[in-house]
This record gives sequence, C-alpha cells and structure tokens, in this order.
Amino acid sequence: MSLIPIRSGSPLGGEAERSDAARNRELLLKAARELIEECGADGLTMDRLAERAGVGKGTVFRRFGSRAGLMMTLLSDSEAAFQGRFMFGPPPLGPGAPPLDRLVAFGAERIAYVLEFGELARAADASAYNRYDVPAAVLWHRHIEMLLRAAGVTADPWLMAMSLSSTLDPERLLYAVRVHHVAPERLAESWRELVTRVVSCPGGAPRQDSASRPDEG
Amino acid sequence: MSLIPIRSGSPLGGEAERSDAARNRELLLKAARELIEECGADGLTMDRLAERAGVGKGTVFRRFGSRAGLMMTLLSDSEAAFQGRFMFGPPPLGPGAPPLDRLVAFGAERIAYVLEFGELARAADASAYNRYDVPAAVLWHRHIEMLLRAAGVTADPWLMAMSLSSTLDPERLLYAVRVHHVAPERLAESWRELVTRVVSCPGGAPRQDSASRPDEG
DNA sequence: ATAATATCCGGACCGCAGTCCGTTTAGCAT
DNA sequence: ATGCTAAACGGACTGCGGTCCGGATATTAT
Repeated sequence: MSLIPIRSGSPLGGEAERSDAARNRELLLKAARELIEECGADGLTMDRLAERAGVGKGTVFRRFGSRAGLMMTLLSDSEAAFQGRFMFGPPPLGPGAPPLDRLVAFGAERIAYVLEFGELARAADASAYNRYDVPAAVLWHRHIEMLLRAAGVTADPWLMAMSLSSTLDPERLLYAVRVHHVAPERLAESWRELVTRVVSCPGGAPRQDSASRPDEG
Repeated sequence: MSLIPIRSGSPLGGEAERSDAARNRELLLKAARELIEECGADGLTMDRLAERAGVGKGTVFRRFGSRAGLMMTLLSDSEAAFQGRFMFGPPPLGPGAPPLDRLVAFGAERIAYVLEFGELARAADASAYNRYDVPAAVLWHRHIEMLLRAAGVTADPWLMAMSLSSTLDPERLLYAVRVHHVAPERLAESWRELVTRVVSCPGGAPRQDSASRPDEG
C-alpha cells in the first residue's frame, strides 16, 4: 500500500524507469543508509553520498531533488506506516475511538516517531517556505483539523490545527528532549493536557473592550 | 533603556571599542539597512554587505557572529521596545491586568510584530539547534510561563509555554498569512481562543486505560 | 616621539547545497 | 545488427555562510 507517497524516488510523473536509473537509485539509498549509520544524518553530505554510491552529483539531485527530498525518501516507509495507522488502523489512533482519544493518541505516536527518527525527520524538514506544504505535513494537518471538527471545536479549526501541529514540530520536540532533557512521557502528557483543554473547553466569545488591538494604546 | 540586549553589535564582553571598529559597525548597519531596502532581507548576502560597506568579510562576521546575529542586531531596537511594553508597559499587555488578558495581548502584539518585521524576524531565527536559546526567545518563554502560572495553570507550564510559543513562530505566522492569506485578525482571534481554553479549562487527570502508549499495540 | 601590544582588518579559503550542459547510454524501431 | 532519440549521467561550476591568519592600526606607556 502506498497511501500518500511522500516521495517515491522514481521520476516525477513517468511510468517507466530506465534500468540504470533504478540501479543508481538503489545504490544511492544503500549508500545513504550506510553514511547515516556511520556519520549520522547531519554528517551526510551530497558530495560524500555521490562519491560513496559511485555516481555523479547531478544524479543525486535528479533523483531526490534536494537533500530534504532524500531524507523524506528514507523516511517514506515508516511515514507511510504511520499514516496507515492513524487513518485505517485500530483505535484509539485509528477510526472508531472518540476524537479526543484519537488526538491524544496521534500526538503520542508522533512524539515517539520523532524521537525514533529524530535526526532524519529534522533533516527532512525542507528549509524553504514550503516546509508546511509537503504532502505528509498537509495530511497531518487535515487529520488534526478533521478530529477537531469531529470533537465539536468550532473556533477556526484550520488555525487551531496549525497551532497543535506546531507543538509536534520535530525541531521543537528534539530541542526539549536533547537540550532540556525533557522525558518523552512528559511531552506526551503535556500534549494530552493541551488537546484536552482545546477540545473540551467552551472557549470564550470575543470581547468588546480590550486586548485585541495590535496597535498601542 | 537596554533591558535584555539582544545583541549590541559591540564586542562580546569588552567595555571599550576601538574607534575603527565603531566606525565599521555603523557602516555595516547602514549598508545592511540599505540592502534590505533594495533587495529584501533574503537578498542580503554577507559578501554583498561587506562589499557595500567597504570592509572585509571577516569584519562582518567578527561584528555580528553570523547572518542571524546581524538580523537580530537590526531588530534589537524594536525588540527591546516590545520587551519593555510587555514587562513594564501599561495593561493589558503590561503588569496590572489579569494573566489571561496579558496573554491575549501578548499574542496580538507578537503577531503584529511579526507581520511588520516578518522577513527580518524569520532571517534572525538562527538555523541551528540553539534557535530557542537566544535571549529574546528565552525571555518570551519565561514570560508566557509566568503568566500561565499566575493564571493557575498547573500542568507543566514550561512545556505549555513552549507549545504556545510555537504558535507564534514567525515562520508559521508568515506561512499562514503569505501562503494561505489568513487575515492577521484571524490569527489574533485564534490565539485568543487557544490561550483562553488552555488557561480557563480544568484539564483532565491522566487516564489509566488507553491512549498513552507510544508503542504499537 | 617612539615603542609595545592588544585589537582589528581583509580577503583567500573551505565545505556545502544546488545548477548546468556536454556526453553517454538504454530502449526501441527498423 | 544498426541507427535514432529521449533520458540519464557526471563533474565542473556557482553562490552561499562561515573560518583563518598574516598584516595593519589604534591605543597606551614611556
């Protein structure tokens, strides 16, 4: 099952793939995994990768588009598995459980995922503006938004989903864990608190008087 | 008033500054503002800046440490003003108002700030791990955490403050506004909803049964 | 004025991601 | 087999942020 293919590594729209291209793709993926094993994700450079795989640098970029694209390809299996679990898997993560439970489970899974593939996930975050436009990110966002709506949250679910997503950002999670030594369970617990409050609180109607004017007064 | 100096541009701990150093600093800041005016923040490169200012490239980096450091210096005036307002200014942003009102006002101000200095703020976000360790970010975080505690939020205020901060991330705010054409007022309103729910909701006690196991089951 | 020295200056240099384009080759038609 | 063509190849090249270190200079002591 392919679900939302993060990045296949195959040519963009093409159906057929030339044999040398396929061979080189395998060589590159193998070399990439080796390099990451040896030097860590941050130690993988495109030059070294090309050299290790015995191909030209241009080949690397034609195959994966960018360094972030390569990282996404390396993550695509586990990413697809994650997508499968929260879309079609058993509750509470998959359909069947109450929306709040699904949200809580989603965060817990995501946190575990980031902690497992941390360096890769971080490196896969495209550096550009379109960081939030990669298919996987869009899918997570839509999923959270859908759950918020299902839970009866009426206050701008799109932006609320964005706020919640930002909490699960790999860079932030890794910062909390690696720099501040926050225990992963604490992260999950805080996420549970956060979504619980967002979902099960009535929220306030906008006020008339104060505190919503950006200009100074 | 200097408050928390983001980055003075002066040598790190030193008291005195040699006259040529001071002159070059001014030349560089002037050239930087010109270049940003002409090419935008993303169009400013360190080579062009050095050339425009008529100094060597090494001088640029000794002065500001990095590109992000330069951007912070350019922002330091407005940043200091912002800090002054939320720490010592009039309510509801400053002390005197209820914590929730202060939180709401903080977000609104921050959103306006990011929209005004968007490119700069984005460029000033250090690319490295220590992105969240710059003095200004630490100060915002502590401020939010303090307000959460004052509002009676007992559930891990440190992480909760981190989640709330992430909502105000320049990159995300700019993405919403520039790519998805979200109106700034909508951002502020969503922030208001979010903090209101976080603050005024009792939150749930951890459950015994489900939805907190990261491992698959 | 002169010497001593701590600081600053400048631009060559590095490693990096990403691009370009002349060359090679796989796949196919004949 | 042979020729054709579209696709893939490869590595030199660019522009970038950031570093390094020999040389220049402001400052202070004498």
